[in-house]
Formats: sequence, C-alpha cells, structure tokens
Amino acid sequence: MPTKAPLRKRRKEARPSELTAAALGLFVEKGFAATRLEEVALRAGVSKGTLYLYFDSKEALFKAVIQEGMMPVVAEGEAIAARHEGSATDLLQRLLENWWVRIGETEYAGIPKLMVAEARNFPEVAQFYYENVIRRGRALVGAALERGMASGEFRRMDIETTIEVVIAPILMLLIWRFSMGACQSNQADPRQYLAIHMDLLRQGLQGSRV
Amino acid sequence: MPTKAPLRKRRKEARPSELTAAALGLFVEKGFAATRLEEVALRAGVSKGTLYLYFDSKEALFKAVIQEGMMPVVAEGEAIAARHEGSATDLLQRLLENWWVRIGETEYAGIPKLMVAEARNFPEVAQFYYENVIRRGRALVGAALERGMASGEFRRMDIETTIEVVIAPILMLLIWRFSMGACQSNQADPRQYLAIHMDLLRQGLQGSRV
DNA sequence: TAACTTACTGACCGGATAGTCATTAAATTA
DNA sequence: TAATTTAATGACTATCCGGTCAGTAAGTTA
Repeated sequence: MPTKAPLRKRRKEARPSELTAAALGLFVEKGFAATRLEEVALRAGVSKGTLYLYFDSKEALFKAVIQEGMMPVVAEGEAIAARHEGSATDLLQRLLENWWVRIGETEYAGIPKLMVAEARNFPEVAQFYYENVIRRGRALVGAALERGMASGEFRRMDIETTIEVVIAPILMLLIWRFSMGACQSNQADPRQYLAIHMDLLRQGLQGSRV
Repeated sequence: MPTKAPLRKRRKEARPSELTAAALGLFVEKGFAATRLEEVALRAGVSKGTLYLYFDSKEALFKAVIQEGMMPVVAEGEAIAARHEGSATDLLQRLLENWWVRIGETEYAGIPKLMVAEARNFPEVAQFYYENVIRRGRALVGAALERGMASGEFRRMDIETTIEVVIAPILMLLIWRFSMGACQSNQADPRQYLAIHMDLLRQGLQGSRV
C-alpha cells in the first residue's frame, strides 16, 4: 500500500525556477497582494519555509519573476532591431510580432497588468521594471520611428508622445484580457486587433510624399 | 479653553457622499484592497462604525464610488452624440474632449486604473462597471465610427476591433499616470498626447475617396 | 555505518484589519 | 423636561498571512 508520508527530496537547483513559475501563475491570477506565499509554496511542491531559503521576501520573489520573464524578451527585441535592414514599418511589424509571440501568447502575458496594478504599492519593483523593461522597450519603438521619419517614410511627429500612442493599444490588449476580459463573452480576436492597429498606424504615420 | 472632546454631530444626509468622496481618494491612492476602512472613516470625519451604518460592506462602498463618479459622465456623452450634427471626426473629437474634461482632469481620473487592478478579485463590481460604463462608452464610439463609415468619411473596418484601438491610448494615458507614472520624471503632456492620437486617427481612418 | 552537513519542514508569532455590538449622546416628541 | 428614538462611537472578535526558527531527515564523507 502507498505511503502517505510526503517524501522529502533535496533539489537545490530546481527549486528557484519552480517557485518563480508557481508565483507567476498565482500573481497573474490573483495579484501580488492577494497571493499567499503558502499557496505559492504548495503549488511548487515545497513548504513555505523552503521558499524563504531561496527568496528573502515576497517582494524579492516578485522581482525575480519579472526579471526571469520579461528581460530576455526585451533583449531579443534589441537584437532584432540591430540586424534589421528593411523599412521602418517592417521593423515595427517585426517588433510587434516578437512581442506577441514571446509575451502575448505565453503565460507572461499577465505581467503588464500585474505591474500596472501593483506599481504604486511596490515602487521599488516598479522602478526596476521601468528601467529594465519599459525604458528599453520604448527606446526600441522610438528608434524605429526616428528611422522612418529620417527616411521620409513617416511624417514628422513628436517622438516621445508617438511612442506611447503606438504602444498603448498593444498593452491595453493584454491588460484588458487579464482584468475586465472576463466580463465580455466574446473576446476580440487578438490577431485581428493587432492587424487593425498596424494598419491604422501604417496609414496614420505615412509621410505625405509617399 | 477649547474642549478636546470630538463633538458628535448627526448629519444623516451628508454622510454617504462624504464617505464615498473619502473612499474615492484613498482607493485611487492605494487601491481597494490596501485601503483600510478606518482610514476612510477618519478622512470623512466619522468612526468606522458609522461607515457601516451607510454601507453594508467594503465592496458596497466601492460600488457606490463607481456609480457616483462615472455614470453621469457616460450619460453626458450619450447626450452629446444624440444632438451632434457635424462630421464623425468632429463627434469623436467632442466625445474625447468631454471625457477628458469630466474624467481626465478630475479626481475620477484614477478609476480606470482602479478597475483594471481590482476587476479580477471583485468580479461583481467589475460586471457592474462593465455594463454601466464600458459597454455604453464603447457603444458611443462604435456609433461614431459607423456614422463615418456610412458617409465615406472613414474607410470600412471591423467596428468592434476599431473601437478598442481608438479607445486604448486614452485609457492607457490615465492608467499610466496612476501606475508607472511615478517612475518617469517627465510626464508627457496629456493635451499633446491626445492631439497626436486624434491626428493619427484622422489620417488612419480616412476613407480613400476623400 | 557513524558522523556530519544542510535542504527542508511546519508550528508558531506578531501585526494588521473587516466586520460586530453594547453603549453613548444628539435630536425629537409629548 | 422627561421619555423616546436613533446617529454615532470605539472596543472587541475572528481571521488571515508574512516571516521566523528549532527541529527533522536526506544525502555526503570518512
């Protein structure tokens, strides 16, 4: 007959990523404040005490989740921009596609809404996210816009502000899905949403000489 | 000499709105979950017990705040649309202007972020907000877009999806201000942001025949 | 296989807070 | 002004959860 005793394994290497994975899921489901560390530990198959062996505090765990999930994707976007040679519109399209495939269609999709929801109550984490994700993401879009304006492909507009207008619909799509999304029966198709956004942008940004 | 005894006044009529006003401020500052009812009561100049004379629960107070703050503005937008006679672009511009003056520049500006942050943990309130604010707001924009497409002023696009792309930057502007906004030293100027958004939209939506 | 190291456990502590209720006193009525 | 009604109070309860730490046992070394 099977023993009920919960056999205790020592797996020092695997624990941290198992814990951040469990935390990601719960943070996205319930938010940071509403997630109990006991539940994170349970989902990762360890006790709460073990969690504290690997992370100093709940906030440190949060930071680790952000770091592990988002920063590699930003770096990838930077690589795409660095080796791109086509039009600025194409570059914007590629960056968007990468974002969508690496974030929008994965379990990390919930992080933007998580950050928006918790930023005020955890300013240190917000600052970290801003410096390492948002700032760099905005810089990517800004560089693409500047390239397009320099070549005449786009008309001249204020760069900083245009960056925000370009990014906003993409962020809102994810924020929406993880907040009010449950209220709507028929969710809009993300692919169509992104296509329309790019289409509006293409015509909206278009330089007059084209 | 002045007595320190906190004189107790009976003001049955004034209490509810004073309490919702205090709650609005605190909810926007700290979020729903992180706001203590004791503090709401203190700010309204009463005790916590008094708060429970007027609202059954913390959630009921939340709902009252939403109802009092947002629904009148939606109704006003509906009135604007009903009596509008100019172009569809003009109508969009007017709706945007009304939203900005009645929400964006007031203390209610924090509500969209508040709803996004709390929707998942308070589905009943989220549902209420969706039915009474979002649904009606979207319908307004949808009607303006349809009018423009019917007249040839706008090219034909999927209405539901376009609504979202049109609204997203406006919501993000407020959501940003009340979340990550503190991380950025130089906030973008909202008026310029809205102007660029409308400008991109005007050219992006433009029908080919114009 | 005995001694040792350390990953892991879970009972526990302290502080916080939503909601309750017996009591107090302001206003009203007789 | 005495009796009555009810707005307002604040101490209290029950619960929840982040973080701690003394103890346990898995794995390693000699």
